[in-house]
Amino acid sequence: MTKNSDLKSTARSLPISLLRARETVMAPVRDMLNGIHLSEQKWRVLRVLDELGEVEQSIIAKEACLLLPSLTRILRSMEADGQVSRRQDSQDKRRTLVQITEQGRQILAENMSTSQEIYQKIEAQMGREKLESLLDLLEDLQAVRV
Amino acid sequence: MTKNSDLKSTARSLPISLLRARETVMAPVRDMLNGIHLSEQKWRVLRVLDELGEVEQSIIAKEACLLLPSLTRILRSMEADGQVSRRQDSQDKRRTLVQITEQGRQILAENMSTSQEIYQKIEAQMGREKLESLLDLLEDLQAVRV
DNA sequence: TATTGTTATACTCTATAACTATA
DNA sequence: TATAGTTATAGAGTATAACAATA
Repeated sequence: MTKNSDLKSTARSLPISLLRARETVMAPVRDMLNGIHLSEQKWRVLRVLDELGEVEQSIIAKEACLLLPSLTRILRSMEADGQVSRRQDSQDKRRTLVQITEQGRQILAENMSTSQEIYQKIEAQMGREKLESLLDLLEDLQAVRV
Repeated sequence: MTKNSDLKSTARSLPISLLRARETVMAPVRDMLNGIHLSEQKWRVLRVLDELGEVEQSIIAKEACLLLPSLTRILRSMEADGQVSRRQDSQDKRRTLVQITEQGRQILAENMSTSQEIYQKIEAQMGREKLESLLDLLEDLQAVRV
């Protein structure tokens, strides 16, 4: 008797496997973020802005995997908390340009070492080469046109 | 002038990279699920139950990356829709045993081909070997103790 | 007409604590 | 005392559509 529907095992399902792997990594990251009362989403926005400099919201939404309506609310809150600043684009007045503030950068700086420790703990167990391969393959997967 | 806080680029951040990769894969999966009015979470529950047979809720929660309070609500809805059935464990009456119904299996069967097409489209672009490596590495990462 | 971003709304999930029943 | 699961609750994100301003 077949127990299941002959689907690929969940361990070989990309969506499920990516989620489980992410949950493993996020567990300690969440502990860190809880300690500074910052949501995962806001952390991603800070990371993206730190990397890209001043950018419009659509770019942030894409890079941080957030929908624009969610981002609108998140940025309003982050602006009120002084972590980002916003200004209208003078060339195209539909656009809002957003950048990280010194205070936002400070949050990243203060948590960089914890963040690195988590990464190194994973690297120590998986091996540097495997972890680099994984990151390469994840970049490849992101580039796929589905 | 340094633009950023000297953090690893977001493309080399495991949490962000795993999320972006997952969003890429989930885009067409979400289209599929929207078509049958099933949430991602319910889909994962069906996949897990199909694979594991009759199991208690804590196991489902762990395998499908859901918290027990979320799962309680989700299973209540799925039971009402006839996709899963529940019964009390006769040995340990604290436990509830859950299994997928024929109707639940039918949902998986009806969407197996779409699911496979998505996978094959990714495989065609990444290459079988790379995709297999990625799944192997994701399993390794899940096993890390953080 | 198309695009950027906001607002509105309904729904769902998350997270935590308190609780019940059972072990 | 500890565990499995439920309930309650607050908060936040998701998703869609409708809208305003601008191009």
